[in-house]
Amino acid sequence: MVKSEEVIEELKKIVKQKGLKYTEQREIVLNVLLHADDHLTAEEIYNLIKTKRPDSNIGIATVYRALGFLEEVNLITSIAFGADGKKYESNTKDHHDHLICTNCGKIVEFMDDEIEKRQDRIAKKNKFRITSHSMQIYGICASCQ
Amino acid sequence: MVKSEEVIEELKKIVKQKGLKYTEQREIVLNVLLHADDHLTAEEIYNLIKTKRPDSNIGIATVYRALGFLEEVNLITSIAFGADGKKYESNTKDHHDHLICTNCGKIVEFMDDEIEKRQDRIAKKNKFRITSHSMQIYGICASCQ
DNA sequence: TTTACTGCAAACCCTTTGCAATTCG
DNA sequence: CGAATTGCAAAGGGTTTGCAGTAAA
Repeated sequence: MVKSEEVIEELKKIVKQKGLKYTEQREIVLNVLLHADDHLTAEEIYNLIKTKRPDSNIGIATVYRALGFLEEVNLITSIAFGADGKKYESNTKDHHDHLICTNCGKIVEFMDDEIEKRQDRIAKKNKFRITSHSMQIYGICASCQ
Repeated sequence: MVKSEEVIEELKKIVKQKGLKYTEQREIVLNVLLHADDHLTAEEIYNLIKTKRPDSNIGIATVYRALGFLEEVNLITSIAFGADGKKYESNTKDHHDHLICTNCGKIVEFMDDEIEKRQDRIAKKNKFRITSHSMQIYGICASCQ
């Protein structure tokens, strides 16, 4: 687990390196995800910002643009499932996959070394240069059964 | 691999059992997927029907409704990735996961027993009643490297 | 000063819905 | 006949874009 400040620093570095501008809005969006212990949609992030920072007059379009940018530079990742559209999380956590309750939407993270190894092997066998993977197990969680 | 006619028969059975009506449109949509060797979006299916069956005056809404129905009764499945929205395939093939080329969009199917077993175990450990899973490995295929 | 970035609103795409007409049972 | 299904067009939801104004370098 990486510290929030370090990630913010990294954002500053990336922005500078690309000759872009550092703005409060991008920082706020990243910060929300750094402190969320859940996967959030663009709209949820927007609403959170509206609530927690009523002074910052951010627009939903800016949230989308920031999310796109942050995902592009790999500071955050997204998964898409169901009808909720994309859900984002910060990319500072260790790699993991997702168990998703199709009833209440709850997401549990997990990680299995053997599965990871086998994925690499499968990609190699098919002559794919693997860049990432995404694995979701869908089911009904204990409290929804 | 199951024969197309058998699946069509199954559709007839399901429809009758549910007290619904058997329509040519649902059959056409299912048939397109049974003969596709690729994963298709709703719009691709719609366009295919328009081309191959110019006489059938089907509407895009009907395609969506048919796809929803067919997925509900488990004759087809869908995966969502990238910006293309849901892609459908018939459910008569044996279970498999997907290797996806992020450059050309090519999809390679694979299956690994050990991964399947481990998924079941992980779900059990987290007290999830597993209903399905979806696993995609993203990378660059041989011909795109 | 220059250029990227922003907020707003309109546009956009894909999907769903309301409805009158149609078809199946 | 009665109910499910259809095609059409309009509505919907989520996301993107054009633009004039704003703010970072």
